[in-house]
Amino acid sequence: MADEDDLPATPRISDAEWTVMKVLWERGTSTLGDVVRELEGRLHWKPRTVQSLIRRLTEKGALAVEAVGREFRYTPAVDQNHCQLEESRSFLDRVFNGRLTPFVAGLMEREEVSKDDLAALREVLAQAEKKLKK
Amino acid sequence: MADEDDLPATPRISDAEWTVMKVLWERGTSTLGDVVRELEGRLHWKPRTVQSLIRRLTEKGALAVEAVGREFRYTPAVDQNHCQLEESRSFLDRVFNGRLTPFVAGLMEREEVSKDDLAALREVLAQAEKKLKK
DNA sequence: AACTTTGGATTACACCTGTAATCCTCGTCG
DNA sequence: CGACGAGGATTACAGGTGTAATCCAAAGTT
Repeated sequence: MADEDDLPATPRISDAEWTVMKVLWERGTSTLGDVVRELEGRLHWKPRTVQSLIRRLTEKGALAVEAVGREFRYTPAVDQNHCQLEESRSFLDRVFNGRLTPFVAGLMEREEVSKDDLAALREVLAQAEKKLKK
Repeated sequence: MADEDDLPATPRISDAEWTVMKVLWERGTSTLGDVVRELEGRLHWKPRTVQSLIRRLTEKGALAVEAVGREFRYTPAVDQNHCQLEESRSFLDRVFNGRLTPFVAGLMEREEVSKDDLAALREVLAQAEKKLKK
């Protein structure tokens, strides 16, 4: 059974690294300075901190590097959806034994879901049911 | 509104520790041996490994200890739902900027949700909508 | 009594993470 | 020209994690 699971196995991305990856996914190819500026204000991170994270991500293969002049441009080398899916799976396994429903139910109970979210979820649900039936 | 959120701030529980906590939450008060036996087969973990994890959880305050004879009985000292909620929040923040819908949608797209789950979700959703309207 | 099994206490140890600081070099600004 | 700032390379360093091993004493087994 060779399914999508044995594709370019996404590397493990840590908490702080996610913050950086999200910037890169959003902006696309960027320099260190771009990322630093994007994050300043939101975070207290020093430029060297961001550089460290970028370097680690590059070593892990999550970012591709290209030298332009004397700088580097960093580009996401892994797919965001794929990474999100892997994180989702591992989170659900770890915390909810892989079960989605208790997770959603837990959030709903605490009323952490907005009206808009409810609407969007209903839509998603309807789509999924349609696909299943097909 | 003083709700459960300002209770004994749940400690940070690591991956491996979650495995142990889930056993304890399921079985209630247990000895080291109980946990070891519960896990063997599923995991390769040596008894000393389980002991280490239990010790760390105790130090963190996630387990309460009570000496019975020459052994200890370990009991969850933190609420499972509360821990799950905290993990859920931090996961959603980290990976989906706190947005629930893209998370669910992502799983649905990959058809990782069963018919039963869909039904259960619809139910949960209906409940939530009812509560909102009220 | 000797042996085995359990489980607590202590120790290990490499790797990952968060969060930088240093050093150096090149390009820029005055 | 000389100071300055951005950014790469290297180094740091404590705390958390996964995964035990060692040592030891009590309890159970033969």
